[in-house]
Amino acid sequence: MKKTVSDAVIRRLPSYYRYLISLEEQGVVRISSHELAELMGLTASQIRQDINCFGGFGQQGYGYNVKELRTKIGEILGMTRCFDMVLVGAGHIGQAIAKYPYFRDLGLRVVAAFDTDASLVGHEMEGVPIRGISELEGYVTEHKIDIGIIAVPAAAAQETAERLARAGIRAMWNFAPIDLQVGESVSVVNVHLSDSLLVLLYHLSHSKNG
Amino acid sequence: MKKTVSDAVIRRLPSYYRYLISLEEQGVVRISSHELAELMGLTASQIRQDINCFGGFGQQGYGYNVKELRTKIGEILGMTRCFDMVLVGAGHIGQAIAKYPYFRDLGLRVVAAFDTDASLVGHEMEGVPIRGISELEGYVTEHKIDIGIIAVPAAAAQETAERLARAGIRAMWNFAPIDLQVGESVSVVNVHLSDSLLVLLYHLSHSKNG
DNA sequence: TAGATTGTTAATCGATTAACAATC
DNA sequence: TAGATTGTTAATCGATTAACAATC
Repeated sequence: MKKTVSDAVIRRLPSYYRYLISLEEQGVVRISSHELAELMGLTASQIRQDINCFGGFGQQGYGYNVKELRTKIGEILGMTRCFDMVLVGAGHIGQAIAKYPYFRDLGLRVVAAFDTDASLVGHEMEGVPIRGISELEGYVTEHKIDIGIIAVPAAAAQETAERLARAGIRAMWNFAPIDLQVGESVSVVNVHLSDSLLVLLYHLSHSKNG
Repeated sequence: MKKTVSDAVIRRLPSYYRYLISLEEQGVVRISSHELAELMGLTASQIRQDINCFGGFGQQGYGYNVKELRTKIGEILGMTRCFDMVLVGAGHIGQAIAKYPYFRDLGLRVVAAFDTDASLVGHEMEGVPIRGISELEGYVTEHKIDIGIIAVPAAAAQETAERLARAGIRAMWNFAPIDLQVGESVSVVNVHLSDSLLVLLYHLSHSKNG
């Protein structure tokens, strides 16, 4: 059991969780590191190392109990309670997030959206009310919000992050194509869509057929 | 100049490109590896190593010409010509992508969308016509499409990937929360939204205040 | 008990950082 | 020329892989 868990391991955890959920749904009870490695395209060694960052959840001669391991990884990821999120920006990206169906299974929900566009305020997106941006800090503080989703244009993203941070938000999911400057007590995970697409472009341009 | 470029370097290229575009817009003409490192939160050494995977674009005693370096990295990423993309799935995610404004600057455009929902077929999303899924292969072949965007539900994603591959697509941008099984001539870049959010959840749950 | 498979240590590999000669 | 900064080699660090004793 290591002291600090590397970022590489943390980024693989959701993937483990996904595969284990799928195995559980298929009724698979036990799985060895070799079988899971084959399935996920990793090595058995890596899987055992990764899991042992958090403790020995397996059993020699048997492997891992799928349900138990899934539960443990869920706990490690923080899925022991529900988290409420606010969405800042009710544009196209914001709408897609508000309607994203997979959050519910993870115990996550968007409880309110905020936008500067007065014509949107008062409307709902899939049951999520859109409020004026001026209400942001008050709402976040009052409702003890955990996570802020930044889906505003690039030019407004840094200011949004600062407002969220001042209101006490410690976790931000950023869709704006910039790197936010935040204090070290704030965690940011970026979804840089253009960056991701450019990586694909690189591979396409450098493939044998390309 | 290295023979093979590591994935870590490739994933940093879009970030370099973003910062250089921004510097160029601010009228910055030259920049040293130290200045760029400070800006991007990397080390100067790493920046010089990264850039030298592709050739010596700098000048001793001077640094890098911002415009020239931006152009070079754009070329390396494959931004020398425009690429046409098809979007499979015109749901909430699909709509957000069709309307995403940042693609145009990158020389990328969505030329057609496909969906199984007959009530959507014939409509447009931000000028992108929605066609029936049965037309997919024919359209892709006829229009020499480069990139397929998979924005269908998880259960339909693998089949979509296979259809795109059979139609000759060699680059796929996948938004479905599964890992696609494709031949080695096909490049896939995933945008696993739930995975990304779970990483944020992990950080939130393991922070000192959490 | 014998077989299987983990947990864990050691070896390897690759990426990042440091150092410095080359050179603008 | 002197100063600055790259390009590149060497050193370090960290992550992955291999090996095997522990043990179910």
